[in-house]
Amino acid sequence: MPGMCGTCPVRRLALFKPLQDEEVALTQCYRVDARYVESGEAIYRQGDTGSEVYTLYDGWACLSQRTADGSRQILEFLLPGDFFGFQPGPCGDGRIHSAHAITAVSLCVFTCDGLLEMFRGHVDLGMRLTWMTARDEAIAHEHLVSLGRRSARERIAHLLLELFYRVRMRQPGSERVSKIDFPLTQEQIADACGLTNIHVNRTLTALKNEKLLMLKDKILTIPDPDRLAAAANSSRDFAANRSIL
Amino acid sequence: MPGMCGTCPVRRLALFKPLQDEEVALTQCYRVDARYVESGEAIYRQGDTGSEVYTLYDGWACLSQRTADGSRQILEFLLPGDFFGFQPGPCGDGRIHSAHAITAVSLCVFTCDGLLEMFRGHVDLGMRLTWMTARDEAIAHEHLVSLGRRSARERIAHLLLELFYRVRMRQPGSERVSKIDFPLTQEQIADACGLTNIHVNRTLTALKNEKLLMLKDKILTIPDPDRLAAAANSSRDFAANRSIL
DNA sequence: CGCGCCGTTGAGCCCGTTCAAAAAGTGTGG
DNA sequence: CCACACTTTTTGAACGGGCTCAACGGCGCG
Repeated sequence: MPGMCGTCPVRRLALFKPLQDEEVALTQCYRVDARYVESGEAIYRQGDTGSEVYTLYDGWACLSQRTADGSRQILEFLLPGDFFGFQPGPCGDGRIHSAHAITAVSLCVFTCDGLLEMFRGHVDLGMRLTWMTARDEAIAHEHLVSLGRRSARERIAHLLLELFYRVRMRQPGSERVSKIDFPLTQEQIADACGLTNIHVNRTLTALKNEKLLMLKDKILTIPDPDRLAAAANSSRDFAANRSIL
Repeated sequence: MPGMCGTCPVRRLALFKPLQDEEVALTQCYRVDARYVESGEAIYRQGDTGSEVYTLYDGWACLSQRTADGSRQILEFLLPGDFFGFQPGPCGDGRIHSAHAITAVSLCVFTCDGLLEMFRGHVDLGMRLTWMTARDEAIAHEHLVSLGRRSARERIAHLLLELFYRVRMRQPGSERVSKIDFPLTQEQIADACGLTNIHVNRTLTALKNEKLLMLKDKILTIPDPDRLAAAANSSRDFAANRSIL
């Protein structure tokens, strides 16, 4: 469970990174809650009217949206330190997407109003939020390229590489590690890549057979990220774009 | 060509909306240029190192990205008043996508540094930028749902509806108008929807035959938006979500 | 008139889907 | 420890939406 913001281990990546210690103490006043959500449960749902915003403290989560006919598209995977729940338009309109815990998850909860209040005193905080939102948009854009212009094989390779780098970057000093914890089911990969779980299975099996990656017991191993990147038909050099992951 | 910011007709929708008149005068100091770009020309390209940011003053533009094998995905269409060019990470890194003029286009150009400078004095401006970025992200998310989970017919219906509402909203007092100027080629629709121009042609012909829309001489007519929305398998009620368009 | 761009139409193929079923975990309670 | 239910992964067979390749028509423009 999250403790005091002053000792927060994810602050290095989080919204409140630019603040000085005494300023972090201030955020305590606006943090309304620390919350634990079970694996598979919703944090909020499409249509809900809450205006809370969140920093993911521990675990994996995702944002998703459903079409009128009920099929699901995963918009974004969330890792520790990621900020989410901020919406365009007046705070208090209905949520435009859902957020679900993938693993069991710990959250820091803030009110949207409190966030705006904090901005008045700390311009850097506002800049940081804008950057993080722009980063999310850049990741969304990369996914758009995947869904629009890449084959199933390329999409899956690309998603796994993205998550590989994002997870690894959160573990300081692990630049050469080739294994990460990877809790996603094949169905979740499918819903993110715009494919069926069946086709994900076949394609993943093919990638494993070619030794481009290993995935077993929720552990993902990528022996040669550059080789996998070549199979991903990437538009961008992941290693060179760490800042946006 | 854009004139003085104080008399700017797109300010109603633009980044600088929250400013008082005397503050708008200040933005003049940071606006480095007004620029005209010919139809089809690039405003900036993937990989470029410029750190300018832009408000589209007149015309249509788009953001796009290319995969390693050269195919193009359009990420977003830009209409008058839209702000673009802001990137995550330190200003000055290479552009992660390209921006092209679709029609002839007029731009207001600012430096990224100037923008940050303005934020120090005007917190509302920072909030406004964050909101606009979050709005762009929401549109990108909606496109992700299209590319991932909708059929060609639904994608095209959805895109045309989105643009219809976005354009119409920019013309105050035109809530009941059913025609808009629509300069896109079928190939541009294809690159936005993740389809081939050929299949866009066939699908568009089908939608026209069903009288769900008319498209001729760069004029798009949607006689009954609700009926088209039903064909779009929409995840959200467009009319109810004007704020994010 | 000739050229390029854009839109249109036809035929055949392939990637990814659908439907179906079985095998392999995973957690729960007796 | 096993029986049971449930989720996740795996495999097979057939279908189909959208792609590829190819050709033609219309329109604006030099």
